[in-house]
Amino acid sequence: MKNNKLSHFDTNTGDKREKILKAALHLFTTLGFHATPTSLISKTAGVSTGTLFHYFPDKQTLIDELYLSIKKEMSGVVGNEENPALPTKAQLERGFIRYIDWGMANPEKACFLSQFHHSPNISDAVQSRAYEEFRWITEMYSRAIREGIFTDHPVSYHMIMVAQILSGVLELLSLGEEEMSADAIIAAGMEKIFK
Amino acid sequence: MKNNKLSHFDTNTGDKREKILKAALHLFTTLGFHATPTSLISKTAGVSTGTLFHYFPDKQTLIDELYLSIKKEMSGVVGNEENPALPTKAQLERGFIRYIDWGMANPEKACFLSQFHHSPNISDAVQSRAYEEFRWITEMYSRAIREGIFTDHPVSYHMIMVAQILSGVLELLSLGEEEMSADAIIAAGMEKIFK
Amino acid sequence: MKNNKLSHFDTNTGDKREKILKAALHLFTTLGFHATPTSLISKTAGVSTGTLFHYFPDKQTLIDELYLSIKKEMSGVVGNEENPALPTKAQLERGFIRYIDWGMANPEKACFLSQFHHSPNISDAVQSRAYEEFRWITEMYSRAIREGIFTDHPVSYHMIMVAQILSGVLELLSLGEEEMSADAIIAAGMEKIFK
Amino acid sequence: MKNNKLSHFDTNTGDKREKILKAALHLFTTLGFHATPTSLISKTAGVSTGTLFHYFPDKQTLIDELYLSIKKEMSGVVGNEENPALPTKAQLERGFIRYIDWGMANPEKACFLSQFHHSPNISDAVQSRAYEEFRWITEMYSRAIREGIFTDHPVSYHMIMVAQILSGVLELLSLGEEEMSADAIIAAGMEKIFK
DNA sequence: GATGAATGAGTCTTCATTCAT
DNA sequence: AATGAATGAAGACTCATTCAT
Repeated sequence: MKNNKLSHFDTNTGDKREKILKAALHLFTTLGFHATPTSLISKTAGVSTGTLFHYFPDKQTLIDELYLSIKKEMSGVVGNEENPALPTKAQLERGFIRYIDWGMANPEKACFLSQFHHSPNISDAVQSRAYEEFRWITEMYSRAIREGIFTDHPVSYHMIMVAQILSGVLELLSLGEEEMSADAIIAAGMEKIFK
Repeated sequence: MKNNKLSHFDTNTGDKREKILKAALHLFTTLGFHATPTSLISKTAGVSTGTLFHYFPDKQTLIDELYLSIKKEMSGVVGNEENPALPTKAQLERGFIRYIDWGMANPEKACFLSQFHHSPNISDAVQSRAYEEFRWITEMYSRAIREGIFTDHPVSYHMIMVAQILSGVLELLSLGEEEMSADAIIAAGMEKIFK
Repeated sequence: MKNNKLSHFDTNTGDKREKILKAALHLFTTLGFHATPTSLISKTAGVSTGTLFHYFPDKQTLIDELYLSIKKEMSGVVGNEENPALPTKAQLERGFIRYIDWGMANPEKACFLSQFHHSPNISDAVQSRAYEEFRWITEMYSRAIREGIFTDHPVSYHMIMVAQILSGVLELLSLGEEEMSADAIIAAGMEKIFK
Repeated sequence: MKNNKLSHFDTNTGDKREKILKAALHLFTTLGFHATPTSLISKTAGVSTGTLFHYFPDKQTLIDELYLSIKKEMSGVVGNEENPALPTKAQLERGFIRYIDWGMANPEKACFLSQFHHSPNISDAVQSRAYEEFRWITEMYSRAIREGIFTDHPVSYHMIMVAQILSGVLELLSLGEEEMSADAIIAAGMEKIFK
């Protein structure tokens, strides 16, 4: 990495590896995994075909690493509660909002995650590693159920329903529905989640 | 056409075409569109490669026709209200139940629809034809909003949220969650939808 | 053949075999042999794929028979001198004119012959049978040379040159060259041949 | 590009591309365009199937580039008059001779040109680009007509007739006609051209 | 005779991956 | 590290031909 020295033209900031991941994110999201040739990824990234395979042993590893890195990023943003003293409901709400904000700020990443969630394109090993990244949510939801903030149903019920509703909120927000403000959409989503 | 004589059991009329569609449904759902070779489809269907292309000019048309036929089937089942005198809420509820029943009885079809809903693998023309098949829902939801059965939000909000929640219900049911009976899952889903 | 009875609509005059040959002539000329699927021939002819193979055992035989029949037709027209008492030169001239007239009246056939003359698409057996059809020309040219009507060169020289010049005449005529009347073109061609 | 170092014998620069063109020339001439599989071309050229498509995006482009390159080569040879002070007739004659010499030295190329001249196998765009390559001939022929070297007929008449006669000369020469020496054939051809 | 559904070998082309430079 | 020419297995699709009706 030569980023500490001033390069003549700062074209290689973040480096080829990052460029490849970025191009892959865009293309996988737009075209799908199998419909995206590695040659197109390298071309879009502005590197040679050889370079792609220098950083990633194969296409599968590329999407796996991309998936895992985005999941981690998302988990980090959502779970990053600065005020752990807050009551459970507020923590949940703030977490959901952070997720929505992140999703609006990173639409391709959000789209990528929902597209490749449960997809056979991600290897099983990575799927479960990604799942572990979210174990903390299980605990938080259990508490919410015990405290009566969530209805008295199994955790898995809430896991799925919350995910579905938040995903619907993101879809509505990105649709740019004119008859409903972003705040109204988010508020309505929150209401659907609790109760 | 060989239909002029009464065959004892009309098992093999349009046989191969159906077999191809069935095999394609299974494979597209399991592996994805691009990851499914046409050769595997014809092999699974027990026909030759040529036969597949005799019935469908190309792979794209195959998935398009598959998508449209399933959408139509689903729309037919869901919208088939025998008692139009029923109040709006009951009609909606019964429609949702019919959808869930259909989804449980045809898990691959349900899975296929959710996977290829908004997918670039379905041609735009077919997507919009499929959309038209569901225009009657728009009208029904408008009435529900006017009658106060749905919250006072735009139709598109309810379209998306209902779809997300029903999809969550189906996911839960197919998960075989032991701590929650099918009836309980459905009841909880209905509650989330109305208010 | 049911042509003797009045058919309700005289659509089947000349019969399917003829229709197939006609369609094949047009398509082979326009697209070439290998670029013309038999399915397109039968479709153009308005018959089923099976029917084509009922009349011609395979595609090769189809083009072979087409080639031979056209060669024979052309030979028949060109060699059909009603007045054998005419001097050699007049006979030659009248033969060339008959060839040109036939070529103008049957442009596709003329085009077909020049395209598949020496082409590997015609089987060797048929090529030589077609060649025999024109042995009479060899004799006529020999006489012309002896009589000093043709320059004193081998027969093969005149065979090739006459063919080339007549082919050029046909090309010019079909081009519809405005600066030169059909008669002038033919006259110029004749002059090039003799002398 | 690996040309920076001096290789001892520069035999393999652009090697594969040339080998592919050479194999294609031979096979297209012998078998025809559609009857020549790309797999056979690459096999004959001693490269992999992928390599062919690395240099030529598709089969059509391959034949187009082949056609254009041969036309250009031929035009370059024929039009390369070192002594522009020569009278028109001598220039023409020398050009024709250069064409015949080139045709005898490159029989496959000559055969290829005559086979694919006016063939639907060459794309229209390339046909017209090739045509432009010969515009200088039009001017030369106009001068020959004005000077009375050619008969007083339109340029297109001479274009076609000269081409036909030269093509006949080439055919005779390659036939190896025993009764007529090469010089005699050429002399007779020249006489036919200049009235 | 006539039909057209069915076949599968063969064709063009793509693309993940390697490797010499 | 970086390049991109080279590879060949695999995929979508075509088409001459057959055969049961």
